[in-house]
Amino acid sequence: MDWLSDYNPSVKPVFAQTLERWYEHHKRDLPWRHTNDPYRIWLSEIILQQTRVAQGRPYYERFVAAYPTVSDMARADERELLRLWQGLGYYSRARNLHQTARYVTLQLNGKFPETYDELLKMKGIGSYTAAAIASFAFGERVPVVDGNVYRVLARVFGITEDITTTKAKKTFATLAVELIQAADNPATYNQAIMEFGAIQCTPVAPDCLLCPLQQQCQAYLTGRQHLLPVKSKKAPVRERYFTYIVFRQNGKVAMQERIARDIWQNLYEFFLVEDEEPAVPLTRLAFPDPIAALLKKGVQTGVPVDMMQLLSHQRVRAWFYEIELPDNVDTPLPTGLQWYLTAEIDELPKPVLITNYLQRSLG
DNA sequence: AAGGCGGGGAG
DNA sequence: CTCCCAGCCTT
Repeated sequence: MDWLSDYNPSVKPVFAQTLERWYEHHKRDLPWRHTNDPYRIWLSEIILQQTRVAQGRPYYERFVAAYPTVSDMARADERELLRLWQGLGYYSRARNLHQTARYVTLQLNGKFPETYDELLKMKGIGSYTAAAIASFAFGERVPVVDGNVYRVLARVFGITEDITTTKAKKTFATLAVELIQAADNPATYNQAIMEFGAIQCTPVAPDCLLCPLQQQCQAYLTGRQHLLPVKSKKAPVRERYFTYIVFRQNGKVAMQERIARDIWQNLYEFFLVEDEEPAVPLTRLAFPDPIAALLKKGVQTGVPVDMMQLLSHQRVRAWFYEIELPDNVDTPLPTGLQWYLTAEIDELPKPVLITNYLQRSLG
């Protein structure tokens, strides 16, 4: 192991109980803390993957209202589920949610897996989520290791390994298994260490002055809180340039589903041409024949709308051209593209970029 | 082992 | 601006 310095091994036996005690006094009142239903715990954990509590909470409330049980979710239409998920990002979570709900309902008689190993086999459930459900719903003594845990352990124990490496993940996982053994209650301890990371041992400006582990924390004792955990640089942001053609006729709009393994898979958008260069004029873009024909029959209304959407690893710049087709002209659409009424568009799952455009364009 | 996948809030 | 959030899947 790569330690910042020799840590005080006496912290290990008191670590878990110190956090459990801290938790009893500082825990937030969150809706998923009032249930032992593995379905609801699972739902909350999927929603909270890479997502802050404040952002995920309203989604959790809406999902529980729409699908009170796993069989309700299994019966749902996937498009409807994606529409509920709209705006939360990482949409594969929603697709996996539906797939696992169906599996549990149809193959497991509606009974959720009850152990870490069995939970791990479900689509969308990895080591973190399996540990969370196994401990919260079934009391299994398995540690959660999420972003909060990496931060808290790196600081308290002065671990300087790069947390993006496999070797470091193993280091933290091993330490986490050791620490949870001393917990009074594995579920409380897991909640406690994450809550502690979220509101006390925060990424920026941790509240070290009021920290119960202050005198045991290697990072604090050496003034290195802001340097831990060590996390190597991410890939640079990719620039992408989209030109959307918004065909309109008789109050309907032509939209299509994104099929490719790419951002926004299974969400809906307008006809799209992507280019390597920004702001390519319509006249210089290559269109398939059916689209070229439509462009010839229609008239451009207004000026192109220019919008930007920031993702974690991409910056999408999009130009929207509105083409109005005459009411009486027959307009066969190419495969995939379909006409939708405004009310129908509202029901479609869409990227925030598209929702923002519709908001601005239709009001 | 590395890359891809959203969107938003905080500093 | 930068960071990162109750991570997981695919290659």
